[in-house]
Parts: sequence; C-alpha cells; structure tokens
Amino acid sequence: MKLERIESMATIYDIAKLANVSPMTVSRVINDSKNVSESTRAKVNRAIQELNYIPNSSARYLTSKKSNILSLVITDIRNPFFTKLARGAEDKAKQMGYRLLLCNSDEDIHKESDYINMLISTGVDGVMITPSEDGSSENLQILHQNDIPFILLDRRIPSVKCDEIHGDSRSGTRRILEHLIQSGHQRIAMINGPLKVSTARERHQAYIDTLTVHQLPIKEEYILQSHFKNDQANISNLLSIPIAERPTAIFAANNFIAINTIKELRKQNICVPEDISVACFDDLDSLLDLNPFLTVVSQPAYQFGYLGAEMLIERIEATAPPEFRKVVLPSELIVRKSTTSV
Amino acid sequence: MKLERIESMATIYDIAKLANVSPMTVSRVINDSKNVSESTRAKVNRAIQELNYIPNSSARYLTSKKSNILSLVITDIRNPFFTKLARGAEDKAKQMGYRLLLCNSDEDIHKESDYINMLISTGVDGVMITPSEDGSSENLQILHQNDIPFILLDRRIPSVKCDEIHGDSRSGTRRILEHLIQSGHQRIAMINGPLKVSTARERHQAYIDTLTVHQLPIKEEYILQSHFKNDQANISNLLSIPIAERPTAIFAANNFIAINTIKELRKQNICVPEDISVACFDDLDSLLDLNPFLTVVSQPAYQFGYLGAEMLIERIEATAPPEFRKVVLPSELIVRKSTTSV
DNA sequence: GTGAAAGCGCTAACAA
DNA sequence: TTGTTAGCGCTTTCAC
Repeated sequence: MKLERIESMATIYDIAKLANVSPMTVSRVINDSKNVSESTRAKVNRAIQELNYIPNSSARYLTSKKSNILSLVITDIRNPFFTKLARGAEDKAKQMGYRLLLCNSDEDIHKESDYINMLISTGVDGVMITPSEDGSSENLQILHQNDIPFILLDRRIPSVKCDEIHGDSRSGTRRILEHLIQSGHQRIAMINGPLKVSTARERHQAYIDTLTVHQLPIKEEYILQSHFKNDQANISNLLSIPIAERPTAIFAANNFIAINTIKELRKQNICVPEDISVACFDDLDSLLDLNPFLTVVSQPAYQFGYLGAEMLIERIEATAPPEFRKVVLPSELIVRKSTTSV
Repeated sequence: MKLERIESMATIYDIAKLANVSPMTVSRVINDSKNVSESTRAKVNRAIQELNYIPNSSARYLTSKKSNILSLVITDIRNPFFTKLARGAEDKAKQMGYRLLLCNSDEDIHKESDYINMLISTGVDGVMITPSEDGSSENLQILHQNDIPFILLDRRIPSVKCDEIHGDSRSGTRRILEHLIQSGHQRIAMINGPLKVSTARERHQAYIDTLTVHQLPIKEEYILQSHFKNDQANISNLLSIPIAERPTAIFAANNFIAINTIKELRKQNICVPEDISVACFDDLDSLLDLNPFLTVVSQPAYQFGYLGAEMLIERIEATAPPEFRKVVLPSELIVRKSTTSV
C-alpha cells in the first residue's frame, strides 16, 4: 500500500466539484453549520473522504482570525514543575481542539520577547506564560496591543491585569519554615531567586515575616540572591560564616536552587541533613523518584497547566466572565529526608 | 506607558504607504532580498518600526508554503528521556528560526493520527516523531502524501524509509546483561514493551542472543510483556515462580517499567537490589537526582532532539543528501545501586 | 438551504 | 531596483 504523493493538496474547490455543490457549501459542512441539508452534507462528506481533504488552517486563519493554536511560554521544560504543567496544558488544549506551541524563555526577557513576536506572527489565539520577570510586562503589552489574550501562570506582575493562576508562596514558605523551626532550627538561611520575580519577592517577604513572628533574628548574611535556573550554586558566603553562627537549615526558593545547593554542600563535605537541612519550593518528579529525598512544598503543577489552558480558552471563546480571575492553587508540605531536627 | 489596542494589525500595505513604496518592496525588505537599495531599505525599516509591523505567518504560508513550524510528536513529555529530547529539539529549532509544536501521543496510534491531521492542516514544514508502533506507518504515509518530511526518533519502522536517529538497543542490552551476568546473576528476567515497537523487538532479540552466548537458559516465564507507559507493573507471573527458580535480576526495557517494577517489588516486601537487581534502558534525570539509584543504559536524549531538528531542517531546506541518513547514538552503562552481585 | 463575489496578507512571476 | 498582477484556500457578506 505505497500511496503516491498527492500532486497538491485538495481544496474546498476540489470537494465542491466532486460533490457538485459550491465551495461555500463545503465550507459550511466542514464548519458544522446548521444550514445544510442532510443529503448535501452526506454528499460533501463523501467527497471529503474520497479526496482525503484536510482544511488549510492558514487560509482559515487569514479570513477568520482564528488559529486554534495556544502557546505555552515557560522558562525551561526540563524543570519537572514545568514538564507536568506542559502536559496539563497540552491535554486540555487537545481536548478543546487547540494545538500547543512550546517556548522556553530560559528566564531571559529577550528570548521571551523574540518568542512573543513569533507568536503574534503565527497568530496564536492565546498565550499561557510564566513571565521571566516583572520586565515582561512590555512583552505582554505587545500581546495586548495585538489583541491576544494571555494568562499568567505561577508568577504575577504587579502592573499587569489579566487572568492568573499562582501558588500560595506565603503560606508555602511559612509551612516550610515552621517545619524547620519546630525541628529546632534557629539559624535558617534563604537562597532566593531574583527579586524581580513575584514568587521570589513573596517568598522573601514570607521568610522575613515568619522569622519575625517566631522571634528569630533576620540576618542579612543569611539571605542569598541566586536565580531560578539550573545552575551551579554559589554558597561561599554562607560557608564563610563561622560554624557557630552558620545556618543549620537552608530554605531554597525553588527545586533547582535546592538541588544545586545540596550538590555544592556535598562537594564541601557538608552532609544534608546531618550538618545542614535543606527544603524548597516545588517537588522534583516524585512519581519517578524511587527514593525521594528533598523536603518540599509541592504545587499541583499539572493543574497549573490544565486549568490555565481551560481559563485561557474560556477567555478566547468569550465564555469567561469579563473581570479577570485569580486562582490560587494550594500547596502541600512533604517532609522527607533532607531536613532533620537539631 | 499603557498602549492601546491596535485597531488592526499593520500590513505590508500600511508600511508601503508610509514608506512611499510598493507592497512588493516591503515584502523584499522583510525577506532580506538582495535587490533593494540601502536607502529604500532604511525607509521601509523605519516604517516597520513605527507601526510595530509583524509579518503574518499565515499569509506567508498561503503563498510560499513555508510555515517555519516543526512538530515534535512524542509519547509523553513527562518521560525524562523525552523532556530532554524536546528541549534539544526546541533549542535547535529556535536557533534556525523555526517554532515547535508539541504533541503527546501516549503510545496511542489513534491519538497520533489525530495529531498528524492537525499538523497537515497547520502546514508544518516537518515532523520529528517517535512513532507509537509499527502501525504508525499509515500515519507517516499521510505525511508523505502531503509532502511533509519527517524523521523517526528513537524508534524505527521496518517499512518506512526516511531519516532516522536511534540508539543502539542491541549493544545497550548486551551491556546491561553482561553487567548482571558478571555480577553472578544466572536467572535474569526481562520486562519488555510491546513487540510492535522496534526498540522492544531489538531489546528482546538482544536479550535472547546475549543469554545464549553466555549459555544461560532462556525461559519463557522470565519474559514479561508490558508497555512503555508510566503504569502499574504487573509482575505477579514473576513472583509466582518458586523462590529457588525465581529470577535474581530484572532487565526492564525502559525507565518507566523499571520504576513501576521496583515500586511493585517493594510493595511485596522484596528488596532491590538485595533480593532482586533491576536495571533498565534510559536514565531518569540524573542531573536532578540527588541519590541516583537505578542502574541504567543512558542515551543522549538531548542529542536525539537537537540532531533530529538539525537533520529535519536540512531535509526541509534541501541541504541534506538525497539518500536517507541513519544516525546511531551511543549509550552508556551507568551502574548504580539497583543492581548488586549474588 | 445554497451560491457568487470579494478580500484576508502575502509572495511568485513577470514587467518596467 | 522597483512595481503590477494574480492568486494561495478559505470565510464573510450578501443575494437568491
């Protein structure tokens, strides 16, 4: 059954000719329009079958301005949080008849900007985005100018008004810290992402607040600035602190930071959790992990994507309420082996 | 700086009017054509800037039949092998000016078929695909009929002639088994994926061959049929074998199978590796794994995607040699804690 | 319930 | 070097 290449793809005109109707009628059939008699519909469908006709999305888009393409702009698909999120988004998109264009911004606002232009050029119907930072507002502004709806996932931007789904950074942070405090830790460090990212700011503030409530001192040298990427951790500042003053626990603002911190600690022959406890936001892939080690606040990543796609499509199809919606997804503390009591 | 929505997107006509040239000249400029004087080019570019003009990909596609969209059809983005592969594909695609449409087939040939139709409708320039099974040849045939180049990643299909990148299932299998045999294992079971998948067939054959070479008996009850999805493992057949005859090691045809097998063994209070050793094809994410446990044959997943995109683009842009290319990527045995000697 | 005409935004082919 | 014409495949609008 070796079929030959089709000379050129069938169009509605080919179908129309074969079915002895006008192209317009074919268009009505492929769009499930009401105003077609059953008999002509059947005739047309037979022709469609026969010629293996597949509608041309670009031509459709050109007249209708509807592409049925969604885009997901995340920072890195290799972060298990985003992997699961992407799968959720793709599942919902497929279910609703949309396709998914995937973009990795690598926390880089220029790369993000490139992608936004590409997406406008493509004519995507909507965008789900984890903005690389507050400065992304300019990129989102361009989407807005071009009338493309978008939804912010995981991270917010103060100046941007739109639908959003995010986690509860404050209560998650509090839960991690109180777990550490209850385990007897008094000197708790934080390694954070850049403060131009909303989750970093919120986790920072929650760290300050929680330590304050528990009457623990907040020391500047216990707070390190890092980034959310999978990169080597620089914790020399922490390790240069004399042992007696050195933190006994580290709160990492995300999974990548935690991983790389632990790797670095091990390099220095510092044991986790015996010497220093480490806990963080966002789980690794616990379904694939046979010996889960990290104590984490886990967020429902798949839900972020699934719900995000759902809300975005509602916005696109104008079935969403006019006012913007904020969804806060709950997180869950999972205590594992990377934290212990002192 | 709150910009208003643009009434409607700028077109080459708007640019042409503003720059006092013909639309065709604008087209030449945005396509980097040689035949434009520097002065008009500058004039046009100024107009483009001023109006925030972004070319409409659909319109371009309609005339040029070039979409600059690639698609990656994999079975599940949540498998770390595919996550890394996807990232590699996306990186190369971006670098070459292409966008990436992501599709999860879930090893389901019908889902795959849906996607293929979607992709044809979209007018993608090419497809990278890990076919769900040999029956995917019909889906690929449709791509061929529509003149869309594709490349097979990881899995081959006997009847399909095209570019392909795959791992070395035979030597990988041999290496795992010889590691086990050298560790003293004589009774080695295999839990395989469906034989309608090329890698499963190859690993099966290599299993038979290697045991034969080492003069170990091949018992039917040591060979289990499973699937490559992340699903519960059914190993009751193995466990119903009396202890004295029971395998002391299990070779799992992929990472999901291994994970779920180990989980199941643990449920039955069988320790890995003390009671049974387990090894498999494809690593988990070792970069993210703090206590890697699984003994694996690791394949260069990122390379599969990166090279795959590269070869596909060469095919699209007709810079590839006319004959189809087969690339075999090497794999590496990584011995960890899930295997031990008997 | 069906069809004809026009045009979406762009580029190929040709002309100047 | 620049412009004109036609048309890609479809849907919108309006007519019948």
